[in-house]
Amino acid sequence: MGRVREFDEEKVLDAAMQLFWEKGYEATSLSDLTSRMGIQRPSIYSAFGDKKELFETALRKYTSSRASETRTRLQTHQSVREAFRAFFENVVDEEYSDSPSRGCFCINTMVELAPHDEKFEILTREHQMYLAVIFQETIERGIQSGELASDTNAKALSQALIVSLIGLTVMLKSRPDRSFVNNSIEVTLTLLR
Amino acid sequence: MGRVREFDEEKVLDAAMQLFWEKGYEATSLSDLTSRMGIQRPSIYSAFGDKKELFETALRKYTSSRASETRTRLQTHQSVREAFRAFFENVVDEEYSDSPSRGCFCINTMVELAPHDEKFEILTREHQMYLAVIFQETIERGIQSGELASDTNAKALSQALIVSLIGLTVMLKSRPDRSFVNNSIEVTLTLLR
DNA sequence: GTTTTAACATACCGATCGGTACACAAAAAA
DNA sequence: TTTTTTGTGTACCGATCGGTATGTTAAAAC
Repeated sequence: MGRVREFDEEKVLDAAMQLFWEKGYEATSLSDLTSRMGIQRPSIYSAFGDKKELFETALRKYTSSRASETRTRLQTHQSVREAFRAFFENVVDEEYSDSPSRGCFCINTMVELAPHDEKFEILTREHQMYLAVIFQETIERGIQSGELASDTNAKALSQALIVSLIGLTVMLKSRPDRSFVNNSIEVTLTLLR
Repeated sequence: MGRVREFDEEKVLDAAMQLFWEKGYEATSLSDLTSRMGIQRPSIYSAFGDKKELFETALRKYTSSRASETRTRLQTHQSVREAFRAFFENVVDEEYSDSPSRGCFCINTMVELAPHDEKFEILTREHQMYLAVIFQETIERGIQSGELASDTNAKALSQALIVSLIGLTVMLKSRPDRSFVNNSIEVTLTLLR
């Protein structure tokens, strides 16, 4: 053993995640990273590899925490309809209070990197698929409880809701009127019958 | 008057549009632009200003042609339901045949630039609002003809469809199964009742 | 034909990019 | 205490970035 690390690997990774989330891959420079992470370049490279590897590690950290947060949020409501309403409205509130609006790190990456890098095409697709499964389980719970019609196609419905969630998240980046956003959520939630 | 331009301004602007559409703002370099547009740097600067101005001009060209194309597509079907189905399915087909999938230039810009540049926040928002109006007019046509229920909230519904369209376009960048995409479209179109 | 005007191509600018060589500092191993 | 190992900070690498100065060429104006 030699000298011990002076920085907390989780903390500096989190700082990198915040930065990539906010600015994307290309627009984030190594200088941005060193100042935000509070460590020097060689420390980044020895701990996380090059810029792309660091980005991937940060994104994986994001998706895994985002997935478990999503599961938790949807479980904290008895009513499935209320659960989805609260979930969507929370997305809106966060986006309006964030300035600049960061949106979803995974969605940002789908747009910026997925079309040109198969690794991120797969990573982002699998995250969305995973979220769809969480949605589906929630819908199935609603069917079980009798809140939703028994002939509901849980899988197809969950996929449509994921698509709407993505669209909502992206749309919010242009800061549309609240009424636009509220209308779309209201209409979309009528799918839960 | 001095020497006349040797290049077609519309053609080279179109080339720039294709490139920005495919790679985004940051990832497109001036060298990429000169080689794709077939003209030298000073010609770009004299004809279109700096990189950001050229990008904005290219995006405006895109949104205006995209809007009129959308209106045309929705008008070519008697049935409003069929019009929207064909419209959504066309988006899917184009995305799957494009490699890499370019998605929508305006949506790409919403994600990359809108959060950090008010000019593009406004420009992209207004394009989406304009598309929403086109959707709304189409829905109102369906109400008039009796195809859609008379108590349909055309505005709210059009906004929800825009959100789904954005979500679909973004989701396609991760190349999900056709079944995922078909399911979401099928469910979303049940909103047209 | 001469002058004037503007587009052309080349070659270059300083700044910044991602990435690393190297010397020094610190802590474990001997 | 000495040796070995590994992290840290500095200073630098070549490449590329967006943008421009400059000299040349071509066409309109006279």
